[in-house]
Formats: sequence, structure tokens, C-alpha cells
Amino acid sequence: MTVKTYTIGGLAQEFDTTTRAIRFYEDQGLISPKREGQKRIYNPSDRVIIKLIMRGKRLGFSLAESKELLELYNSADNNQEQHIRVIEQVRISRERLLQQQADIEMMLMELDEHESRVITDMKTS
Amino acid sequence: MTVKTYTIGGLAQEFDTTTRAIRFYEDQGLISPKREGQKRIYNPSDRVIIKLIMRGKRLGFSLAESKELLELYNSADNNQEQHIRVIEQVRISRERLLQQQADIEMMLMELDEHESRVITDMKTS
DNA sequence: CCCGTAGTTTACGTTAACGTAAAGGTTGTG
DNA sequence: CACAACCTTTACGTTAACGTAAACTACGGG
Repeated sequence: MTVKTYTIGGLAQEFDTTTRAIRFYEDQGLISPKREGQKRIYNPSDRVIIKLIMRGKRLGFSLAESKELLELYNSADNNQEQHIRVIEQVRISRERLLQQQADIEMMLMELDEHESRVITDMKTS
Repeated sequence: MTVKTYTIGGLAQEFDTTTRAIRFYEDQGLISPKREGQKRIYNPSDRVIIKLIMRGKRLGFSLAESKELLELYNSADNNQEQHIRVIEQVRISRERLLQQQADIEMMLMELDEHESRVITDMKTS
């Protein structure tokens, strides 16, 4: 069973980005697509990485940070000391995300509030 | 009753940023502190703006975007057409935040998953 | 054989958000 | 009065994340 493959143009379209950006991610060492002659050939796991990068971008993660996360997930190290480091990294990431959750909830509340004000303002005019 | 005031250094400390950054926000038209001679004097609402900027930064908002939000909240326009524009802007902001909420939940789940893997890995070694 | 489409590399350009350095004013303290 | 600890303005420097342009190869269709 051969795995599905993707072209750079197709992926750019799917994730609403550019081929330039995808090549840049490769340049920064986040992806390593196979080659067919000169052309880059992406497999499903390459695609997952791009998806993770995009999600990271929506949350304000830099490429360097997304790369760290990816390396975290790829760390097949057995070493005890590494394990501790990974767990600590997970803890830090989690805290950041929880902070973001709180920030979002406040923003949503403020938006609701403001919208209500505008709507009543519309009715009384 | 006179309102509380703040110095640029104090605010920089409180929000764990620099005086340079705060001056930059002023340069970009997000804050307009009073002056006492040469010195900038910030009042509580200036401080709230900085807080909103920082929250925005944690969520990956650019200064331009935070500025738009601030202008949204300051729009004391009675005009019907403006109202509609504001409501539309609120809708867009809300959608972005909801997307971010979804992204965060997925990331948190992946972190949980990975952490579990590492922990069982520690036990079986 | 020419055209259009999609891919490639190399390299310089651009924007946001400050950092950093220079050069100086003001105010409280020993 | 000297100094330390604040504040000020001006201005050039820096990094991330691509954009953009040039110049090229490969391929299927008319």
C-alpha cells in the first residue's frame, strides 16, 4: 500500500498559504519532503506538520516555537533526564495555552458587552 | 477626587515590558498620556489600554489589530451605517477567537496525549 | 514548436515591533 | 555639589517571516 502524496502547490492551496512559505518552513528545518527529481513530494505526515504550523500561527506561535513542539513530539529519547525536560516543556506549553484561554474568554465577554451597547444604541436612536 | 496616575517606568514593570515599548505604542497612536512638563503621566484608562495591548499580544494580535479593537470600543458614533460596521467587526473578532479556542483545545489534547506516552515510557524503562 | 502551467534556485526587499546607543534634562539624597 | 535614578528625544540596528523578481527546467496540449 503506497501512501498518499501531495504537491507543494496543492498544499499551499489547502492551507491558504503560498509555496514560498512552505519552502521557507523547509529551509528552517520544520519539514523534509522527499524529492522526485527536483520536485518536492510531500507525504501525509509532512502535511500534518504544516497543519500544526498553521494552527500555531493562528495562536501567535513563532516558527521556532512550533519547531520546538515538533521536536518535542519526535523525541524518541529513552534517557531519564530528557524525559524530565520534555515533561517540563509540556507544562510550560500548557500554561501558556491556559493563559490564552483566559484571555480569549475575557475578550469574548468584552465583545458581547460592546455589542449589546451598540444594539441598544441602535434602538434608542 | 483626583484619579490615580502612573509613570512609564512603573507601568513597564507592572506589565513586564519596557519603557521603549510603551513609548512605541504611543507613537503608533494607541495611547495618549498627559504630560507634566516633559514627563508622561498615565491615568487608569491609559493603563487599561496597555493591559488590552498585552492581552492582544499573548493572542498573537498585531498592534494594528489591537488598535482597531480600541477604536471599535471608542466609537461613539450614532450613525446607523457605522453601527452595522461595528457589529460586523465584532462578528469577525468573535470568529477568530472561537477558532483560537478550538485550536487551543486540540493542542491541549495533544499535549496530554504526549505527556501520557512519555510517562508510561518512563515507567517501562 | 510554441504556450501555459507548475515546479526549481538564488537573492535582494519589506514590515512589525521593538532594541540599543547617544546625548541630555530633573530631582532627591548623602 | 556630585551622584544615582529617573525621565526625555533622535536615530540607526535587528529579527522573523515571508514577498517578489529573475532566470531556469519539465510537461502536456494544440
